[in-house]
Amino acid sequence: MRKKRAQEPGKTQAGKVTLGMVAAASGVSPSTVSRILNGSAVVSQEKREAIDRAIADLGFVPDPIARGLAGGRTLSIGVITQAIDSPFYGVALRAIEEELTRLGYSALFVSGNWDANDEARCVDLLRARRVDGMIVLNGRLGDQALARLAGEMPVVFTGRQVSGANIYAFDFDHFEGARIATEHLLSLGHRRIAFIAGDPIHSDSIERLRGYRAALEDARVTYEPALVMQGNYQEASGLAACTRLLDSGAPFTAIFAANDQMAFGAAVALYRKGLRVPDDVSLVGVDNLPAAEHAIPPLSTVHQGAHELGRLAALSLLQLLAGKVPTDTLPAPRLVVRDSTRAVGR
Amino acid sequence: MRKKRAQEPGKTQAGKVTLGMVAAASGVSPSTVSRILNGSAVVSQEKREAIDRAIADLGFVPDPIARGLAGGRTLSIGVITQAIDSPFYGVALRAIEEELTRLGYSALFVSGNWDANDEARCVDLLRARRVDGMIVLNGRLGDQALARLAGEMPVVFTGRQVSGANIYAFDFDHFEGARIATEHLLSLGHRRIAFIAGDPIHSDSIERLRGYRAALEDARVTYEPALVMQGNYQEASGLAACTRLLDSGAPFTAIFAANDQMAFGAAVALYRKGLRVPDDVSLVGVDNLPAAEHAIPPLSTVHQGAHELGRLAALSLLQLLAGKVPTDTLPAPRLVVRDSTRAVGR
DNA sequence: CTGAAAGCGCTTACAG
DNA sequence: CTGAAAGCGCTTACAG
Repeated sequence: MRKKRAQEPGKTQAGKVTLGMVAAASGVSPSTVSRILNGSAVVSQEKREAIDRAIADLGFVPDPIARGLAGGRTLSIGVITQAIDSPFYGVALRAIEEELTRLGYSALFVSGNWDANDEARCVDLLRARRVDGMIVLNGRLGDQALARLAGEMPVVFTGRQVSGANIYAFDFDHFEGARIATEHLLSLGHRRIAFIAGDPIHSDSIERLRGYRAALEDARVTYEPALVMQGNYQEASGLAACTRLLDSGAPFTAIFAANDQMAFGAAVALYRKGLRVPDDVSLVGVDNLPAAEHAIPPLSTVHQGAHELGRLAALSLLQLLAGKVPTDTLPAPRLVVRDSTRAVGR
Repeated sequence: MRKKRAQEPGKTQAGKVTLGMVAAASGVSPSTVSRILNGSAVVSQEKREAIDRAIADLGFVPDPIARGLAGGRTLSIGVITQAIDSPFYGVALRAIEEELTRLGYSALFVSGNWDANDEARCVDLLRARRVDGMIVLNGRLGDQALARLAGEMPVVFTGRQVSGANIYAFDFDHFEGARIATEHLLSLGHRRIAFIAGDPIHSDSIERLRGYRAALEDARVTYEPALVMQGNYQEASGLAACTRLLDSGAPFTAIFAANDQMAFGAAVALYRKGLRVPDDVSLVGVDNLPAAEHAIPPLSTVHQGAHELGRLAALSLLQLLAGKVPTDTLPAPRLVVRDSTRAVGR
């Protein structure tokens, strides 16, 4: 058991089966073995079989590090998420990992922490690791930096609409999601519907506010700024926003929170004031987090398929890598009615 | 903008600043530059300065891939988690990433899915990627496989007590955590305390059951098997277990769920039957997930520092890598009283 | 279809 | 203290 990992130059790791050994065992050159591995040339049936046998016999596994250095590919994909422990993105990361692993790639996850500088550092780190491509989830990268990056490798971007060669971007229809959530409340007879908004630095926050207003307008309900409170997508901000709302004295019968996390926070504020959901106020969120189903009461919300998001991101990047142009998009948001919403005054 | 990543052998990537260029610019050999980078030899002040300047001027960043191939180190650490989207481990992964990044390492996260085969595949994948060490969070790896792995590289293991050269393992005190949770309920006057257990395949489940029984015994309360329901640490299992409990007709005034996720599920079962927490039944969990604070009602629970866990895992692995013997352990579990528990019959 | 050769960007014994 | 050289395990133009 040697702790030292140092090795003399040229000394092969003990027990390591190399491509050269496969070549020797099957009586061909390393080049030929390499070509079989990569499918980069037609090889005679006979040699192919000999090589396959040797690979199986020796238990050869190609070394991704060496492949990376020699071939310029590492079979690894950089994934920049804002926080690896986000309840929403966690599900997406899971899906990305599943798809990538299934297709022989590895994912390198790094957290951008909703900070442009951190994100730039993530890009540098990933670049140094020679990832074959990057997936940026809801990043803050500027258009310039993004274009530069796409000049080096394919990039998939979520949460923003950008286009260009080597780039694929897609997003949920945040406007529509917010619209149907609000419409749901309106259809239950609510007229005084408060809105807890997300951080306006994100375009999705703006879209959701627009969706809320559009639904109101469609129902000829006057938009009331006093019913809109600012949050930042975190639970605590939902709690604070709802508390401010309550303290303001403005009457309302329902709350639409721009995401489930803020809805959970709002529920706590209501609970603290002795108000019950949905008896006293109806509450609806967006995201359909795994936790929404097991909240008290189970939360009505708009399903945004995080799993779909991750899957689509991984698949489109692989298409880009293969020189194809992805075209798939995310499914439309859909309302999930649970127990937190009820007809007004019932 | 070239999509093709192919490169002739020997053709350097455009714009890539290499160690050789730094050497040329500072008038020394590549070996010397390498030694400075790695601190592997004393170099004269004069050359050191020239090299530092050249590195800064050219913006040289060492290539981890090449370093890995040549030096046998990749500065990357494999992290096997059971599910990257776990609310509990998510926090730990975050901490691992933070510490590792801070110290110049990268984390490669893979999910074992609570499955021994998947986990073995994760190990192979990570080995092929030549990680310098591995962190296995609550793995199912057998003792043999673990010892073999530790023969190749340092390993940090959580959720199990194992020891050996190149291995560091630590765990929470699950027994004590369960004991203080139960004691809390007992101190509030509860005597008929139901227990929703975790999957007995995990040693922590067994420890928690033991802790529950020990507290009961200390208080001279008879252990009642009819009040113990089996779960699997997921929300849905807590819901199902609590429903079975309710349907069984066995009287109880409090529930201790072996983790917060099952406590959330149990709360839903109670809610569905029209029972209120804590008015009708008190509820306590274990973990202190971020969501516990924003549950309705905010959940009393036992804090298990997931962040601490991740931090300690990363730091101990780095110590192992440096040839040191880690000795730090996790802080003791501590009770966090919120709104879901109340004195019986009050 | 296939091999010999050069090269990826580093590291490290070896020999001053 | 420092350099020249060999080597890590592959890939890919080049030349049959």
